[in-house]
Amino acid sequence: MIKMKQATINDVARIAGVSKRTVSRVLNGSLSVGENTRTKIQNVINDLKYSPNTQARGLASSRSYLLGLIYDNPDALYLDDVQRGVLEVCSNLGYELVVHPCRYKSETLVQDCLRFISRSKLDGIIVLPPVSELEDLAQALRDSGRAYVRLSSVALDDAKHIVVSDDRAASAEMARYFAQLGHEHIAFITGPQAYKSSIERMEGFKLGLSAYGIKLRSDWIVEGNNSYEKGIECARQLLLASERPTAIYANNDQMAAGVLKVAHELGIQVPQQLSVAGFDDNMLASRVIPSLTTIRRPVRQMALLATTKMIMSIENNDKGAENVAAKVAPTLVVRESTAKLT
Amino acid sequence: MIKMKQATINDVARIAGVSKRTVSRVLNGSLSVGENTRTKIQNVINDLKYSPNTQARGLASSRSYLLGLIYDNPDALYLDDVQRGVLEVCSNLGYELVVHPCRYKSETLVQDCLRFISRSKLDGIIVLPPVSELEDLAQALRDSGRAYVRLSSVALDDAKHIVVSDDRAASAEMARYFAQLGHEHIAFITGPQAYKSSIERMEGFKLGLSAYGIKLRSDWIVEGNNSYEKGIECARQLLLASERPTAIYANNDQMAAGVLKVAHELGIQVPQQLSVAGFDDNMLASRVIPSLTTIRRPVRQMALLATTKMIMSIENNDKGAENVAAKVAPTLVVRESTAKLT
DNA sequence: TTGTAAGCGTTATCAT
DNA sequence: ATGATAACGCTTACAA
Repeated sequence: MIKMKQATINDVARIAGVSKRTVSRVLNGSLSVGENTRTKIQNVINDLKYSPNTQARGLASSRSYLLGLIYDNPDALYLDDVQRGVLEVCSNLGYELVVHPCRYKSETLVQDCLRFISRSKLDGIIVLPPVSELEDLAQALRDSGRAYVRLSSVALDDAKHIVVSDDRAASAEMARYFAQLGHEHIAFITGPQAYKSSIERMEGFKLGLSAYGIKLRSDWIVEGNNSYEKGIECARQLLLASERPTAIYANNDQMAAGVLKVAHELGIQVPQQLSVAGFDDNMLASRVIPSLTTIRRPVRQMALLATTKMIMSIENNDKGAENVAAKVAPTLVVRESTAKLT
Repeated sequence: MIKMKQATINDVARIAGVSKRTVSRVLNGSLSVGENTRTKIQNVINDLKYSPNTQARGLASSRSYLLGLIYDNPDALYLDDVQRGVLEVCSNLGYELVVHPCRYKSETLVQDCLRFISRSKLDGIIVLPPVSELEDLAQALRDSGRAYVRLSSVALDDAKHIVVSDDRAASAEMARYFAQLGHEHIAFITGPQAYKSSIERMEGFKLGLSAYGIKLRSDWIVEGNNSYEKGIECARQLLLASERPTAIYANNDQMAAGVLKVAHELGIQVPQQLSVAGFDDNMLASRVIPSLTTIRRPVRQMALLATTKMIMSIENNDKGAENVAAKVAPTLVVRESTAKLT
């Protein structure tokens, strides 16, 4: 195997008998190139299998063709969905994706992210919740002058900088569903109160129930943290009390799985004696026994929208980005863990 | 907010009153710089918050400080573990991670990957199974002249290019465990036969059993594909037959979860009437009811080793990489889904 | 130990 | 419509 040096723009120019400036024009789709010259150059490019050097290009144009993904997400399934979604859009357009896990609670989060961004000279940054909810990060992003898009459950930013999933409406739908099953004694296990998504899901649920004249008892609202273990803890608290709810809605599938575990321990039949529902539609949701009724988040779609939006910002100098849809609707998925009250 | 231009090496040189060549020496840790000059320069660097432009650096030295991760892994949990492991090592050393999902079965896989690599000018590439098992990709990687490390269950390559997990030994341990529980009627649901990991796990299991004089009946070896759905299908086949095994070992946790589902459908008690075990120690394994006995893969550790190995290859011109450990041992995790035969 | 000067492969400026 | 030529910010021979 002979190691060939990659062809450069100079090779193309020389062989095509033009200047490199003209080749550069073709590369960047300039209109002011003659039809003949263009095809001639294009042929040479194909023959040589020439492909521009991104580093040189970046150095000259102060662009990197690199997008960054910042997150601190315990849910790996969500992350994988996002990554595939982003790459589906960006890799065809010549961008690559650099990932950057971080710690939501870290003192140095903003600093870390800025270092990451400036070191890699990222053209744009996508931020996943809950990191996306941090206003000081968002401000730093704005100050950096780079394109960015946040995924969230709340419209925290201009349409060009955000894609939101309407968790509130989805939770309200779950409430309606519970009410229609005849449940009135309903408990809710919240997510961390610092996360917007937790608030949205709770408020939506309350709202939905109130349409049916049902009010969540305050002692049946317990604060979880989206982890399986905490779900178990909260479920114990709810199911060992003197009076038991007939239905429990958990802020995510992990905690709902915890509820199932406790119900099983205590010999409480799901869904006959207790209905349980979660949020996310994790892999977990369909695997557990009984399978979980839950809310499916259109994660992939959010990633596609965010990426499209961002690339528009980058390439059209912020024009058009606000026209890409900024809102998606999660949907109810009914499985085995919920049933009519008998 | 005033937009400041980033300081360059020229700024540092000018202010420190030296040539840029000397600053460059300090940046790259050259030994031949006077102590005074060094501290003087270092101070200016700190004052200016100067950080070298990776693109310019790369253009001049034909390095990118970018590592690539190539995979086609249905298990998102595994992926997240790997990513965090890789980044833990590389981000301190100034490298970033670019991810590249791909399709194992794609005709154009090698071509896709090469395009990815040369476009991003990656300094090194980590390849996850099962993509890592493709010899034509490995050959292309070698030809590319770039550093690469493969993760696998088999020593497919030189020590400097691979980190293997000894799935065979782990499966043998599971076999021993089954035998010690008194099981003799044991079934095995394999992974895709095209994957090395499937073969290793099966051979190890057979080997372990044979030490106890137990042989796997051929009709109790059924071929799965590592998916939950296929696990269900295989479990049906095994559990609806006239004669039933007392224990089932599945090639991964997803399929083991499928077995649990079917057992539940058929009213077969696990572990009283049937022992079930998986492989991976997924999140799933601890969430299902009963929780799964399984094999835990030291994924994070593999990622750390692979990254260390690769950066050694890159920075020391292949010296030392072979001295980083190339093998890790998965371990048995006993939970609720297995029990003594009664 | 330090400095000079020539690249690295693009894009951008300004002519023509 | 096309082309010289100068950036871009760094590394690396080669000198001194």
